Parts: sequence; C-alpha cells; structure tokens
Amino acid sequence: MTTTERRPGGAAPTLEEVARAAGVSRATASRAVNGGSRVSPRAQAAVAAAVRSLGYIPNPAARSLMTRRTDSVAVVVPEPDERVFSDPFFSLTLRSVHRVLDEHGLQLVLLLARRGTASEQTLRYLSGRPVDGALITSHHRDDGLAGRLADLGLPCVFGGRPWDDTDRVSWVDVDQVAGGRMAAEALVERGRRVLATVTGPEDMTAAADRLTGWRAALQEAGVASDRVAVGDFTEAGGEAAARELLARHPDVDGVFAASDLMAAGVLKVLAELGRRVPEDVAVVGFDDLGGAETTTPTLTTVHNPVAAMAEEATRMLLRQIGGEGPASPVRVVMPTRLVRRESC
Amino acid sequence: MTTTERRPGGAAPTLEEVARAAGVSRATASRAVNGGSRVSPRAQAAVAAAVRSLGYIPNPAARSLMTRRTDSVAVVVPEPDERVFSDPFFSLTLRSVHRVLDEHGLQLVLLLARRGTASEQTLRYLSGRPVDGALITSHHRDDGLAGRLADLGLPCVFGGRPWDDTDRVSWVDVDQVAGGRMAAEALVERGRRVLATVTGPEDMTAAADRLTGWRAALQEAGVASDRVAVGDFTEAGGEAAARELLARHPDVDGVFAASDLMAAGVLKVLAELGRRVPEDVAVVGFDDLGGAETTTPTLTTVHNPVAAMAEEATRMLLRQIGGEGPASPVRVVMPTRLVRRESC
DNA sequence: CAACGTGGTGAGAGCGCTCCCATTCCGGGG
DNA sequence: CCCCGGAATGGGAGCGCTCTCACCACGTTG
Repeated sequence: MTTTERRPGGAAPTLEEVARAAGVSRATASRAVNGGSRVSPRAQAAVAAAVRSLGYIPNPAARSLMTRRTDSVAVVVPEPDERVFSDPFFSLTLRSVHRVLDEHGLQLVLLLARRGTASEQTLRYLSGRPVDGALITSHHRDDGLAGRLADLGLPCVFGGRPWDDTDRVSWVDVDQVAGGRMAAEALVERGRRVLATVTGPEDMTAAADRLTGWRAALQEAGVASDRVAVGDFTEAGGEAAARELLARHPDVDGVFAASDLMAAGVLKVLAELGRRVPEDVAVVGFDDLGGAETTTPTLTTVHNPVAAMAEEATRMLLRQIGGEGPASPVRVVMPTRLVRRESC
Repeated sequence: MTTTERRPGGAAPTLEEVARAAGVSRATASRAVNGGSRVSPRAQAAVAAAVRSLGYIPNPAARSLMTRRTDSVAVVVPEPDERVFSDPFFSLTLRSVHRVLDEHGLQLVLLLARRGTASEQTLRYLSGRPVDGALITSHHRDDGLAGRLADLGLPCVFGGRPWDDTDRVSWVDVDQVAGGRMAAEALVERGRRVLATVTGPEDMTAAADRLTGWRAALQEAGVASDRVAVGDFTEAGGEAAARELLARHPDVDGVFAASDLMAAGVLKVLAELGRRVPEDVAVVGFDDLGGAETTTPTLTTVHNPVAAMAEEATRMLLRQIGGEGPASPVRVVMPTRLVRRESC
C-alpha cells in the first residue's frame, strides 16, 4: 500500500517534494513522471520510488494550465428530456464513446443542455476550454450549434449530420436516405401498396433524411407516399401516430416506423385492432439495437450501426485533438442494411 | 454579439488584458468578475464592458489552481455494462442529479468503471481532485469503495447503502427491507401461500435488503420463504429466473420480483405458460418507474423514489462540498409504499 | 588535440488566476 | 487642524506544473 504521508498542511504532495525526495531537480522529476525521455535509468528509478512512497498524484489543474490539455472530452446532448436516457440509441452511443475515450485515458464530461437558451450556456462553458473537444449527439435544427462551435475553434465531431454548416464541422452519419429507401423497397417487394410511415421529429436530420429516402423509393415504385404521421422516436409517440394513421387510413397494409421504439408502438396498436402482422399489415422499423428481436412478432428493421458510428466519431475527435492545426472537416457516411425478421 | 477579438497569438483574452482595457489592476478586475464586493460601481462597469468587448472567459484551470475548486462533480458508476444505461433507474438518477447540479452551475463528469481493477483507476483519478465531490451509484460488495473514498477525504455520497464502512460515508437509500415486507404482505393478503421471489444480484445491498424484508414478513406469516431464484435486475434475467422457478415449483401462486424489469420477464413467462395473472399467479414488482404501467397486466409494485433520492444525495453532496471541515456522515432512509395495480 | 555533438540535468520563467497586504484616498471625530 | 478608520485599489506573491534553454560531462570525430 502507498503511504498516505502528506505535507504538514495535510495537502497532497507536490512535484517539488517528489524531486527533493528523489534527489533530483523538479524538471527531471517532471520528465520522469511523464514517461521520461531523456532521463537516466537512475533518476527514473529514484523518482518512481519517491512517487510511490509519497503517494504523489499530479495536480491536473496545474498541468493543464501549462499544457492546455484537460484530457477530457464533452459529450453534448442538446435534449435532456426523458427520451434521451431511455433511448437505447443514446445508451449505446454513450457506452461506445466511453470505451474509446477510456482506451486513451480520457474522461467523459456529460453536457446536457435544455433546449433554447441552453446552447448559449453550453457554448460559454466550452469557450473556457474545460475539455479538449466535444462530441455532439442528437441535435435539432434550431440550435445552430455547428456554426458556433466551428467559430469557437474547439475540436468537435457531430454524431448525425447537422442541419447547417455541414461543411464547417466534421460529422459521422449513417446513410439515412438509403435506409428510408430500403424500408420502402422491402414493403413494396412484399406486395404492399397502401403504405404509411411514422416519422421522427421534423427538426432532426435523421428523421428528415429517412423520410426523403422513403418518399423517393415510393415515387419510383409508383406508390402513394403521402400517408405520414409524425412521432417522436418513442414507443408512446409511435403508438399515438399509429392510431391516428389507422383511423385516417384503415386500409393500410404496410407501415415504416422511423425507429424500433415507434415500431413497437405501432405493433401494439395493430395487435389491439386485431390486425395480423405481417399478414394484414407488414411493419418495418429502424435501428436494430436489440429491441427489434423482443417484439411480437420480431421486427424487420433497418440496421443502424450506432456503436460503430460513435466509435468512429470519437476516434475522429481524438485525431482532431491530437493533430496540430485546424484540419479540414471530415465527413463519414456509413452504410446500412435491412435485417429481415418476422414483421415484413 | 460579442466581438471575437483575440490576442496576436489567436489565444483567448486573459484577465490581464481585461484589466488593461478597463483601466484597472488585475486584482480589481478579478474582484469585479467574481461578483465584485469591495469594487466601486465605476470600476465594476468598466470591467464588465471590457469583458464583453473582449469576449473574456476565465480560464478554469488557472482558477481552480488557486481556489482548489473545479465546479464539477463526478457520478461514479461501478458497472458500465449494458444494464446500467438501459435501466430506467439509472436514467432517472442521472437526470435528477444533473438537474440539481445545473441549478448550482456545476458540471457532471461521468465516471464509468469496469469491475475489478477499475476502482483502482477511479480512485487514482479522484485523488487528483479533478472534481469537487463524487456521487456513487449502484456499487457492489467487492469494490470496497466506501472506505477508500472516506480515506481520500473527497466529499462523497452513496446512492444506496454501501456494504462496508456504512458509518464512514454519507448515503441515501430507500427502506429496502420495508419494501420487501410490503411485497410479501401484499401477496399474503391476497390469500397466496405458495410464494417465490426473483432477487437481484447477491452482491448488491438493495437486492439483499429486499430479500431480508421478504423473508422476515413471510416467516411472521408462517409461509415458506425458501423459493428463491437469482436474477440480475434485467428483463431477460427475470425471464430466466422465472422459468427456473416455475419448473421447480409449478404450484407457485405468487411471485415477488425485486425489480419491475424482472417482473416483466416473469409476466412474459407466465403468459407463455398460460397462467393467468393475477388469478393463477399474483405478481409484485419493485421500482414503479413508469414501466409498471405498460405491462399486461399492469404491475402492482413497490414504489422506489429514485428521483427524490438522487436529488437528496446531490444536495447532501453540495452541502458537504460547501461546508468547511469534514462533517460527520449523514444517512437518509426514505420511506416506500405499495402501488396497487392489476397484477396483485 | 581541438572541435564537435549528445544524452542528462537544473535553473528559471512563466501559464492565468486569486488573495494577502500595503497603499491611497476619503470623511468624520477629537 | 490632525488623526484615524474604512472603502477601494494595486503590487506582488504564489498555486503546481511544464518547457525552454544553458550547461556539463562525456565520447567521437577530423
């Protein structure tokens, strides 16, 4: 066990004391502590011993005052309502980001921001550079974060294409348009012709893009694409949207829900109304994050490579932080695929 | 909009420059920036104007080097597996903590720790005092965190009673034993006599305490309390445990699952086996975090005041951080209650 | 043998901030 | 008229660290 000896004041030991104990200068002690290039084995060993015996831990504030690095990264979530945390999308993102950061010894600072005035606070906070970079998830149209972050000069990567300034910041996204097309094609292929969709919030690019792909594919197939209800990516939202949709269009024989959570809500409503899935109504979801396998029937869905995207975004951020100078923004669009299960 | 003028180097403006621009000394500028007692209105205004025009943001590293405060708090989660994020318990906790911290202008640092060697790393990190305090959630028996954190002298509060050193750290918990009793009594009251329980992980106090209460109440009622299966607080875990339980004891007419997630798994198995709930088998859950209302049938459950606990824990921590000197540990045990729905 | 690296080292200068303390400038009381 | 106390201020030290630079003791070279 390390001794917990402290200075007279009870304060933590400083590098100065380590140096004294090791019989070297503060500079040499610093070099030794930081991986020690240009340090003799003798000095290295002496410092290591002193560190151990004093229980020395470098003061991060002092260190980052000089290095201008904090070894931490912010995950900015511009929407702290219930949705965020209960959505497996978010959970998986956070976990993946954390794993990558952990590999590099970085800490994760969670920045939840209420809508509206929140980006103001968030930006103010970030301008103080309390973190080395920021990862932005699930942001909405009106926050204008992308441009402002680009102005700040803080390394940052968006998870999901931002609405504006798409060429000024780096981002990673799945090919949402292709995903929307796949859903449409899957339903058409099964002979469905009276199709409807439950989309996500209109102010999120993911929702808008999936809808774009859906409409394009339907038009090409010569099928009407005007049966649309807006959900909010939650199961309850999907349920409400499905009720509305089926009331207006009782003859629907295929539904695309822009998230598996919403698809679960759709399945629930269909079950209540006594419609068989997929016989009477085929259903396609989006995400494939585990939930699609536990519904009844299991869900045919468009795979969303969330973990891969989060990891890629994090690595991009780390590269941006590590690299010198403001590299030009990078865009990565990941492919997606349809996963066939029972519902379509 | 603030001008984004910068120093020659492109660096952020310093207090020095603000002082110069305002025509005052650095000391006065500092006082003015920090709420300004003992500063003349004239100087105050001049500094405010300079801050605005230069777009000055204090450097947090430099500030905390002097003040020894970081204005951030760690939430330590000693179990970063899927379970944590998908559990509504955790989501709600994180949200509540964040809300309270936000009110006080503090940031939330998420500290996920793998089991095993992880507490070592976590403790090392915390010893550098990169945060003003720590909130520990959902910890397990073998991590010995409580004592070690107490040794560190870092302000901290445990959410849920720790296994060891319960008198050396502050903690908040719900009256788990009473909750276990309530579940037992509810089932007995409905005339059930062949009772079984699906508990949580054996190395978590919440699970152990609920089981203790359950057993005590059953013994008092003269009912056998030896039908126990161990789950892991997840739906899948509850499902597996229920299968095992019903295979061993097909005559069971009442089940207590130590979480609603596990109760959902139990309901699923019962439905598959064609047992009616509550007619054939009554079921009681634990948590009541929203999920209990969406099962079929809806779940009678023991209410877990998670949000209130998280808020209380956070406020306790803030008091501990604000107060001078090492106050004696505080323990808070919150009452719980049974919420009657359809399943019992 | 003089000139030249070259790895190892320490002195010292800050990083940007807060805070202690001495100084100044008041008005009011002796 | 002088002295004293309090409010406002500035000078300067120092938080704990990193990093540049000069320096020294060695070989290695021409």
